[in-house]
Amino acid sequence: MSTLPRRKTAYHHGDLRAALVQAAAALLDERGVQGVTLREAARRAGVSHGAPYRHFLGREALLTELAREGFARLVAALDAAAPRGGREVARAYIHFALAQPHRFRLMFELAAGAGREAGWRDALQGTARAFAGAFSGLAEARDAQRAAVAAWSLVHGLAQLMLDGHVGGAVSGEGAGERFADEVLGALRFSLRAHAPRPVA
Amino acid sequence: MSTLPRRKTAYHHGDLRAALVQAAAALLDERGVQGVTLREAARRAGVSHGAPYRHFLGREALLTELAREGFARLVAALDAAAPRGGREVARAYIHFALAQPHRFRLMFELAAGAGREAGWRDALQGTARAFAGAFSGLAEARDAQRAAVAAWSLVHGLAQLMLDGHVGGAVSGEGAGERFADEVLGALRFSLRAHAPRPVA
DNA sequence: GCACAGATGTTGACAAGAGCCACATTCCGC
DNA sequence: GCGGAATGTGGCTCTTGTCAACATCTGTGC
Repeated sequence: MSTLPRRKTAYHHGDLRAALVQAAAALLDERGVQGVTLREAARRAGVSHGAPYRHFLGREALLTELAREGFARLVAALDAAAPRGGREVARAYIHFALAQPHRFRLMFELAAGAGREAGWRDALQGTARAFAGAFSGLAEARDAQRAAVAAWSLVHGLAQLMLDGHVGGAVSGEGAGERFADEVLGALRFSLRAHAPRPVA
Repeated sequence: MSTLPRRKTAYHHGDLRAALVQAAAALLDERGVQGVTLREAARRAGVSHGAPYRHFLGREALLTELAREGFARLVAALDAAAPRGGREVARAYIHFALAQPHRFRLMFELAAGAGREAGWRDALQGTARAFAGAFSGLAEARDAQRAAVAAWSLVHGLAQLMLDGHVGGAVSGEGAGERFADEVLGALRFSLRAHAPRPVA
């Protein structure tokens, strides 16, 4: 039943934790956050309903793992895009959100409640850093943080609204979201350049 | 038990539907979306756990009502702020989000899944219209929609990030969120003006 | 080799909620 | 007043989260 390479015997499981995370990730994709169930994940991993508690404190912890994993991937994607400029970072962000809507949603949902925990700080600061690096050059040093926040906000908001389908018919089709983001981002670019020379007190 | 004015007798209830919505709204505030339970709402309204089904198809429907109500209030707030300019619209948006985080979250969560239903279109288009009206003047007609989307995205994203506490320590204290939004919005304003090839009155 | 301690998995139980149904009560138009 | 339509009640099933007692496997020290 296990999709994992068995080590020696099929005794305990081999790597139940990873199997649970994988199953949960599949559930997240298929059914959304509310479809992620400890029992169903256990079922898919081929173990009893109590087994997951040997690896996670509870459902929340499993979801948290999914979110953490998501942030790691997002940051990796942003970092990979960074050398090609802020616009590509934005593209990568939008692409990530549109490609895995449930995961994206979960990440920020959970981050809200657990924003103070150490693990989260890393994930969020990683994301923030990616934006800061990509966009801070557009404004003077003292406005760098503001510029990064503005960029992040714009891209994040756009991603949300596109996910929710609010951004009208203007955005549809493969890659259209990213292209649309490009255009909007273009505006921001102007913005920050125009804004920089005359810092607001 | 009812906080409503009884009509004639304490027989059935008077207006259970409204009482349920009210109870659910309180639960949403107190415990977040997952804390909104049909049974608890029924309990607070002083009826049995089966009663709510006479007024709502199920939990989802009750949540939907909360979201719809939320959009109505949001649009009202935005419309009220509109005459005072786009910046005030943005302020109102941020204020709404920060004042009722759970409600705000719920609104967009549900809208995502039910984006195609008639009731939602109204709510969302109302919001979109408010932004369009407030910001389209900043760009030429052909860019009006884009300008509105950019403004909405920026404000929405900023609201989300502030809700989640990602926007660093820069934003804390009463009214700080709105002030911060002001600054960021200021940048957008520049942006749209710079983007429009020719100045727009 | 081997016994033991700890890790890992199983089972059974409990509480809570969603949803459904048959039945009871109340309202309202006639 | 009467009968049908609303509205509310209780009880039932199913699913899930969570816990605790018990079983099984593993690796370590001897």
